[in-house]
Amino acid sequence: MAEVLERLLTLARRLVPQTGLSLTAAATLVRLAREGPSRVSDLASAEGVTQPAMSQLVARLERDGYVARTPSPQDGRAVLTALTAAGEHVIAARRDERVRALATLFAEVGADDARAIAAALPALRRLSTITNS
Amino acid sequence: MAEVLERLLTLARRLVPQTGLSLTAAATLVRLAREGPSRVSDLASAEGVTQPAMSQLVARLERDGYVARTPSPQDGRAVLTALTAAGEHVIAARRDERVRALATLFAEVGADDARAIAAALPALRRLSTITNS
DNA sequence: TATTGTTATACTCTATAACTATA
DNA sequence: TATAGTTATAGAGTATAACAATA
Repeated sequence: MAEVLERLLTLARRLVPQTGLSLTAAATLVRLAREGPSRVSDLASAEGVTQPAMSQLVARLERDGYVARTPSPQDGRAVLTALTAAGEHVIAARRDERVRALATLFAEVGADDARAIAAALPALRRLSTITNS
Repeated sequence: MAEVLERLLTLARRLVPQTGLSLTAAATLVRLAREGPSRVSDLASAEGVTQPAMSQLVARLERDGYVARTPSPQDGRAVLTALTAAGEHVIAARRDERVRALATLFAEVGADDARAIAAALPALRRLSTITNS
């Protein structure tokens, strides 16, 4: 299992980066699309990086036009980061690109293997959403 | 499928880096263990990075004592990179660490999910070893 | 005092371009 | 000329430590 996960990571690393977004950057944008405007510290803990790392990532995403930042009305210390239309567009394009790449891959494995993987997807989804402490 | 893979990557990113090896560094060491002394250009194409990137990675691995480099007897231009005992040790420790982390995770999913994932592992292994052009 | 966020600094990792040495 | 590798330079991405502003 550990070895398979390692190999999947290598595979994913080659499959993905065409869109010019790092894994953390893409995951952060997807999260903003799912959960709406969020604070830096919440994004940092959700993605498992430090607050300064997320602060800088958000700064790069803002520079590239994918997010916009506004002060929080409730808390003068906090900043709300929100997805822009360009941000929505880039994650949609990335999803399409990946779906296409996966379809190409799946065309090369047998039908039995494709079925076995499809059958495990719900379990893998639950595995991947466990919030590890 | 694309979304699940994305989430698995996030999970893996949090699961792994305790050993202080990047994904590429670990994959390179594992490859050296499996295939023996290799040339920089072969490692680079195998891991999907450029030759300079692999050259620098090998330099860091050598500095840390995980690999040793010797000139190739057959080709004066080439360099053979080989795993050291310390390199073998670090990937063994990393594998143990990951197995432990995965065991902890699996304890939190149900037995049915664990069975479904286990059933898909051979298919996932074949999927992950497709050499994409 | 505690929390939220940024800035400063340093290192890994990656890329492209330019270079050296060997074939 | 072509191939194997390194060096130069630049930028993303990460961490820890120090800081400013607000609660």
